[in-house]
Amino acid sequence: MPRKKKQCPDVNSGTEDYVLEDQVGYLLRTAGQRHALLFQSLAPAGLTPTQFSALVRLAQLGECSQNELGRRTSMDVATIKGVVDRLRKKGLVEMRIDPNDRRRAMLSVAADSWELIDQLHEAGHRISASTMSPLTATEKEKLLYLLKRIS
Amino acid sequence: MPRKKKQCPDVNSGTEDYVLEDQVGYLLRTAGQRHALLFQSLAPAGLTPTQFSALVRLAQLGECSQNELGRRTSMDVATIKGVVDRLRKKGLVEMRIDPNDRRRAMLSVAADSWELIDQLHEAGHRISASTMSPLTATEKEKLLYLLKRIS
DNA sequence: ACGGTTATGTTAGCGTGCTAATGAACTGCC
DNA sequence: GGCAGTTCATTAGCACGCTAACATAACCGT
Repeated sequence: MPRKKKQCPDVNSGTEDYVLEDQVGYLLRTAGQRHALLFQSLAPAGLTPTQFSALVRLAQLGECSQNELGRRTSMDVATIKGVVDRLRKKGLVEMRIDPNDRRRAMLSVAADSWELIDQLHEAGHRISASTMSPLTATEKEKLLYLLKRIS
Repeated sequence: MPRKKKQCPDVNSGTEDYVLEDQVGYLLRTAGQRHALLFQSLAPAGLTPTQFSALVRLAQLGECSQNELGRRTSMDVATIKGVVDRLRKKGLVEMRIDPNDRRRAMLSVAADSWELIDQLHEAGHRISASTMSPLTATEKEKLLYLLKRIS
């Protein structure tokens, strides 16, 4: 027999009726919204969070293919394409065809954009800090730890 | 004088170079991705997370305007419109004009869809459970608590 | 009663994020 | 050498999520 409809909200064992704002998915979304807002006001060059991630990762890797950059930033092939396109349009990323594999689009940070990378790192720290500003140092650690576990 | 470029990665005081996968924003995104995947495989009626939220909330409220439903589910006026449109197209939500305020579109769960709501609550619990399955009970509590604080 | 403010909903436009289908290029195995 | 399978990139289509601009309707103070 399937679960009964609630008769009296409190009697219902531990099943306590569904409260939307207590669900991980909902909270991940709302926390993400707040973070996006902070990001927008603190990120240099009008970079979006994903553009930021892609650029920082590319700077770290030096040079890599579009698909690999996607994998290293948890982005879909279709998503990373759009992100890279916009970064190229802004002149922050350059592309050349890999002579050893003519399918591959090798990407790199534009020569005159390395200066921006340092700013990104600093801005990134500020953004993370303000996103987690309601928390104590221990709580920040704990949050990152828990998020990694469910990622 | 601005911060120096790193010379030796370890000497650099506490500033420890920017590690993308240790940033809240990045982790919120990747955790959200994993959750979305689980959601997709466990949600009834092909509902997306936002459609799910809107429908559950509407069921809870009984009847309310589109804008209010948006506010109560942390969705933009533009976003909630699209979500409601799709729920209406699926026949799960009905709309009527408020006779007392001809701007307002009063929404309600379609009469024959109340059966679905119970399924949604159960599915919701399963989805939250599997998203947080890597965590212990205490950790789950803690994660929800911390996410609420930064939302 | 009127004129400014505020609230509701719509639209257009941009940027993620996914699936699925396609074509082109490489790799391996026989 | 050649075929099969894999990998890389692109495209189309759908669904959020935001801003900005707009039109309509209600409200409020004078």
